[in-house]
Amino acid sequence: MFSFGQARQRIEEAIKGKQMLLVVGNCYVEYWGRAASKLPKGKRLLMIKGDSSSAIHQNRLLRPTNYMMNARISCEEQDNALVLSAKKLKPKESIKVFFYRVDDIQSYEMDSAADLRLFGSERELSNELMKDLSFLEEGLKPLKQEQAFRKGIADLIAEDKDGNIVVIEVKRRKADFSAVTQLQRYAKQVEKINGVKTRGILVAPEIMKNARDLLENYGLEYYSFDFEIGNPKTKIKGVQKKQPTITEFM
Amino acid sequence: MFSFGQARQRIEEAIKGKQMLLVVGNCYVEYWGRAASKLPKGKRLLMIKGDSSSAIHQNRLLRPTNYMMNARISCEEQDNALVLSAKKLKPKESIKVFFYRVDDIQSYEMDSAADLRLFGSERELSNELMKDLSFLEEGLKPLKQEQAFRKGIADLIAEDKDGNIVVIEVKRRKADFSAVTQLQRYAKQVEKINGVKTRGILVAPEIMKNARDLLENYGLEYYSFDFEIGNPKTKIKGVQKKQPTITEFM
DNA sequence: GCCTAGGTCCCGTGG
DNA sequence: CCACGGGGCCTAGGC
Repeated sequence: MFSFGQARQRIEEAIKGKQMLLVVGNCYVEYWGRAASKLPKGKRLLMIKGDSSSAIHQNRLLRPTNYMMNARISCEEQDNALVLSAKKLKPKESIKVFFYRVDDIQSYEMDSAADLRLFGSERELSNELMKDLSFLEEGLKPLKQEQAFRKGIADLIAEDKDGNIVVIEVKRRKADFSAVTQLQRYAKQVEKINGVKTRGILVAPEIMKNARDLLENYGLEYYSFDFEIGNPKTKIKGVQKKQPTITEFM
Repeated sequence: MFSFGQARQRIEEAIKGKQMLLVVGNCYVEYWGRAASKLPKGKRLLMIKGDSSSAIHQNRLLRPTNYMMNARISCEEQDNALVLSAKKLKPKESIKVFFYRVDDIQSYEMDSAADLRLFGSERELSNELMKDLSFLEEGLKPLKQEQAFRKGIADLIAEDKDGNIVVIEVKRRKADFSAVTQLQRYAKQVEKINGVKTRGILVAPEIMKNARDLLENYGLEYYSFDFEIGNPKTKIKGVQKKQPTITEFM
């Protein structure tokens, strides 16, 4: 249990020192900005980080109930509550946390943390595929040598053995509607720019049934692929062309 | 500073009691599952909640660097580290946090928190619009009285004064490509089911230029609208039809 | 369980 | 500054 005066002093020190600050207590939270919300009184954890990002956590779920980035944070004592406010412009938003009881305050000096190294991202998979496009299809090659490994609006752009331009979109997980419509947009755009018929190929480990139907409607192609998530490098294990169901019986 | 033995005991107690648990210390983190990652040694905060969700937080950004939901959490002492593991199947994933130094451990008994009440959601805006569709257009009415307020695949389905079916998609923020393609899918689907020409209307505060072009290409319509986020109820302030640029000069 | 879509999405990147 | 798309997206709701 902290008096609001004590609490306020500790909180302001921690914020000034860009420490990781944790405040636990009974509070009521209001948010107004991109939406509006009220969080009824209850015991919660307020986390304020050195970059001024702040979040209210309940004892469930990964995501905080309320949060804000790049806000100006202030702390004031009221009659029956310690009020922590976070405000920002652009977009205009504010959170007010009314602590009616402060159970605990902790603050920690943190080092500037080294960053996460992630493997198996879409970008990495795309790069791996690009190393050998024959994985996908015999005779497929980057559209222009000098921009072979460049990423543009589409994940990959190549040319098939018949000289057609091929737009390739890679997804690291089961492809859905949006993957298909995205590829469709890219293919149409490339077709318009170059003025020639363009193929569109979606490469993903799986594809949802309805998305597959849409893809075939658009005349696009689907290749499934397997990959093994590794460290430090993810490996493409195989790519397999999935014929549109219609042509499977021709 | 905690000995690993002390630390382990406190941690296991807190987890068993479904308390909110915070562990601060110097650690190295490995993740393997949907992707893979390594987080180099550094001082971080591990948060484990009563529902077994866990997250590693650095002193910046809202989002944790590593996290997991619905995992089985265990704690063991090794030679030079206290290892906290989170594992789950479906999908198969694991996080291992190697604490080389434990600076602090805190745990809090939390009440079952009341839930956030949010205002200004897409759903709420949609409901508000539905109350008076003439806001949108003279003579527009729900397609079927009895399912007037039902939400289906599309936000709203109505009938205009000429008897055309109208599919309406509402967005609470600036509409992008995906809003347009989503509406297009819905409209096409409704058209196919009913076998009659169907209008598609996108209602959003703004729309991105390229998305607008795509929308007009599809022959869909765009209405801009203003709303005031309120509490407890958000208000529609006005809806305005935006003519496709082509017809503006006809 | 899968599918679908919303989110105060967050976040990085490029123009 | 805004547009755009990825994300181990997370989360809720339907079926």
